[in-house]
Amino acid sequence: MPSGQIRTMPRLGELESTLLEHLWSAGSATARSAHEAIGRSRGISLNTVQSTLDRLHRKGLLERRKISRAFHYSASVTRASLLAALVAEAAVRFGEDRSTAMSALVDAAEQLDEAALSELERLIEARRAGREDSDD
Amino acid sequence: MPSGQIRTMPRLGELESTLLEHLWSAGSATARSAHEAIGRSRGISLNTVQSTLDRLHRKGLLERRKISRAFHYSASVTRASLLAALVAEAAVRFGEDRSTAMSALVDAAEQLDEAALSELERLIEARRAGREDSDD
DNA sequence: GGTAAAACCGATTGACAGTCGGTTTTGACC
DNA sequence: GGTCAAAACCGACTGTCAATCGGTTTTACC
Repeated sequence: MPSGQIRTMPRLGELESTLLEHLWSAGSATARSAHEAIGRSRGISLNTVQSTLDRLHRKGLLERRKISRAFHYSASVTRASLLAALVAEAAVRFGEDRSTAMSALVDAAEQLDEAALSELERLIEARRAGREDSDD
Repeated sequence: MPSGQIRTMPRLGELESTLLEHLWSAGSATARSAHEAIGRSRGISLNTVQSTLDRLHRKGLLERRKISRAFHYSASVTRASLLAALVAEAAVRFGEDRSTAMSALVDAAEQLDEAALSELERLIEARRAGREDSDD
């Protein structure tokens, strides 16, 4: 299985995030199509979109395949795994112990509704169940 | 009541984080004492520590009180609330829906042990209990 | 083989962290 | 009240990095 884990996440700028969002919802895009979708309305050039996609690719967040002339980009990480990586990084950086990290997670979830809390409990249960034979 | 919420967290550098860590564990510090504690071993000047503390103060992360000549700095946010703010920011930025955000949190917690999972459940319960009259 | 589209390269700008030197302020002490 | 060291404050410089674009080279396709 491919473990798409990201370590020491590079900082992401606003355009980079937006492009990533676009890739997640559109599935894949070329520089041109991404520019049509999000760059055009911002008044930025195709070139800017192109080099931002390229930077994202160099950071390992996008895959690309050349189809005829153009690169077709797609996200190489899921939204959830990127978010998890960011959260984990913050937890490593600022969590002195487990309960500090835990209460921070719950704090962040504070605005969630009852359904989300139930979902969270369900996920915890699932996690716990799949832990029967944990190595390490 | 002082609501110590932070919005659009400014980016924190490595020295800034370290200083914050120091403040959390030491309670308070002057530029000099912080330099003794962490700057000295890095070979950086007192001035560097001083201006980094000042920047942190301008960012609203530290409070300071002047006692005779020197400012005495202390953290104005807790470790947990800072972590929560970072997590929440990431969740807002990259969470398309509740369950994406939730599973990311659980992913981040994946490496936690059973005790931490129980702790998390306990915190969820507590949160739920204190929610009787939620005003969203 | 010419042409338009796309990649690629390089340069610039603007933030911002980190760093420090130099100047001003200030509190303590004689 | 004058001196002096400690601390704050100011300004500058460096390095990194996102964002931006112009110009050049490559390339697929007719």
